[in-house]
Amino acid sequence: MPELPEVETTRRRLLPLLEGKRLLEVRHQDPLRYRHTERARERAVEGVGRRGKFLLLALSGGLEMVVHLGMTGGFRLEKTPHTRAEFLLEDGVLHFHDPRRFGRIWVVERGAYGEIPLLARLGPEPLSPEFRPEAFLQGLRRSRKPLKALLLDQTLAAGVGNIYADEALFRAGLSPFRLGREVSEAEALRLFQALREVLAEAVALGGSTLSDRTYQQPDGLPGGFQKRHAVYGRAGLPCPRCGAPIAKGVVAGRGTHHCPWCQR
DNA sequence: ATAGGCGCCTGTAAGC
DNA sequence: TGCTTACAGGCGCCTA
Repeated sequence: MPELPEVETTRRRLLPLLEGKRLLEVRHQDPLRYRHTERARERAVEGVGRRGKFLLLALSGGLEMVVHLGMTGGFRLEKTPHTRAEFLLEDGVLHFHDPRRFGRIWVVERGAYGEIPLLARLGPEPLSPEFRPEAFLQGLRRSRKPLKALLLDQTLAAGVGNIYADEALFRAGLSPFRLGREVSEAEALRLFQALREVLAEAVALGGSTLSDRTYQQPDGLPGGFQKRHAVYGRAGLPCPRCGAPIAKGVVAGRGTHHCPWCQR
């Protein structure tokens, strides 16, 4: 699903298509999901940024378009049966594709995120220098939630979703069921490092495209990180480290994959 | 404070 | 074969 690496890949692909271009209009028939898009009419796109899983398009006149891809959202160069909105640009059309309609778009005054509470309280970017091991350790220790739930929370680190939470916990050798307040300092640091490594590798490979091909880049290219998944989507298959079958359970309502031998 | 469960959505896969 | 049911999950919301 679109998590930090997929959204970052999307941002990089959109950059040459959008930056410096004039947005004539955003067409759709769903004003509840795609809010205040009329404000974007005849605005220039001044920048294409990202915070966590949110895409942030800086628009002229001090406005900002915020896009969350939800589970199945993405931009495409071609119209699809699930095109939900069309971005009419001075030199072409960009299609917002979203079969399950969990994606959202807002146009707001730049930085005014009152309508988007999750964006307003987002934690640090895990690939930036603002992501500090001390604060991460404190955050884990303060909570009785399981580690998997803490990674999904967006408060300790922005942009982590189900795939990368499972993969980071595997690399750190930590069970997704372990409670935050029970981890040692060394374990917390392992998780901190593992998270950064997994996310950086996934960004370098263009994110993960699962077999349902839900996530694609705008030109239809798949990502490459799915080939490196050690546990996600591999229930019953051998652990790449020890060969034991990967187990599947539920944490925080999400399918959770781990190696019962390597992750304690 | 936090955990669990539901609802939103729709395509796909599994079960009968 | 054709139908029904389960499942995938990011996030908001409600309840205990």
